[in-house]
Amino acid sequence: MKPVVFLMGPTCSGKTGAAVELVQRLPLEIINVDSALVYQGLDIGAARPEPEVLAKAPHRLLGFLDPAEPYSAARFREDALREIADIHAAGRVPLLVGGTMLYFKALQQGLADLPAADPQVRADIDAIARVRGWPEVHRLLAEVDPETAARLKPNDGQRLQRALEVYRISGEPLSALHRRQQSVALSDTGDGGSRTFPYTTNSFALAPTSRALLHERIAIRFNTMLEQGLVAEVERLRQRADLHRELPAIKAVGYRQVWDYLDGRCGYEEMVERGIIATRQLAKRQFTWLRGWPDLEWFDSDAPDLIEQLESRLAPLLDSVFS
RNA sequence: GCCCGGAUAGCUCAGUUGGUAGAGCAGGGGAUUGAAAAUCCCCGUGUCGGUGGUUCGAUUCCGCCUCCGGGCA
Repeated sequence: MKPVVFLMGPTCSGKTGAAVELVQRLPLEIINVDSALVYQGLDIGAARPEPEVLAKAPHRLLGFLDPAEPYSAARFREDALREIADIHAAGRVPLLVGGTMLYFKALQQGLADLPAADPQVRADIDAIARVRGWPEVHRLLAEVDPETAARLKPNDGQRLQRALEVYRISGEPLSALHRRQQSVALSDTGDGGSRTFPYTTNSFALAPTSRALLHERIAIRFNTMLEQGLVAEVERLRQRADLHRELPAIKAVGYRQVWDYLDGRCGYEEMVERGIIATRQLAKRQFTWLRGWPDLEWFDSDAPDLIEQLESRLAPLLDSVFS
């Protein structure tokens, strides 16, 4: 089986820099695995590499989507599988780089065969929640899908909405559809169907050795983003009448806080503080994913010879492809 | 110098009619199947500013001291 390489890590750990170095030394090609960087116009706040860098180290699935559009783990999986096949066909190995751990998981483990999101159904459920609260949605879900309702908290609006949406569209409970996915996986014939991942995965994580150090860097980087014109970038987005603070792109860390500041919901200092806090909290959630990730090899992002370490670890994996 | 407020968790504060205290935020841990940079769950011992006194017992009442606001000189 052909190899793919996952380069994961919390925000601000230097993943992009390392990847850019690696593709210049080895026959690798980068695929972005970051839910904010898929959007056009999210540059400074999403830490999109500069054009000069991208010229040396092209990224696939980067900045190709309009910020008004929702994206999803399922779409990412389709897009990434296509790019992986394309890169292999060109005789290179895909280097998937990013911090959106659900996307990595969806890609590798697959997803159940579920209906796509439906804005009208979601609006209907939102209306119920607005009037009666999410616990009422939880009760409604319990009537049609007690198993999923038992698994979800009465306040987990997003998941409750999704579970009820799946039932209303498909007429089947989410729990049943999940069970079907599992039986498919068990009986999988290895024909490369949509729910399997026919590649050898090599997972690497990059992180600083101390949380305090990461927190320090996060604060510095957020301030740097502001100096580079993050507020002006968000002002540009706000000129579009179809963008608003409920969209996934605008809910991204940094964008949400600057948007609220420009709405007058908080002062400048408070916006800076909240932006930094939100970034720290993102990093914490990413660590939770990483700790549970199977067969993960950790690298100290501050090792002076980090690139050499990664290079010597990756080179043998690549040799097998071209022999 | 005088008068009035404050001083309690990393921060902002509540509270104890005297029996050693709890919210929000921060922080930590966890969950995560078409929004995931999203969404949600769990975790609270801290010389209650210092020091004397009253009391069986003081963070709480009283005196003095220190510091921070505001006012008057």
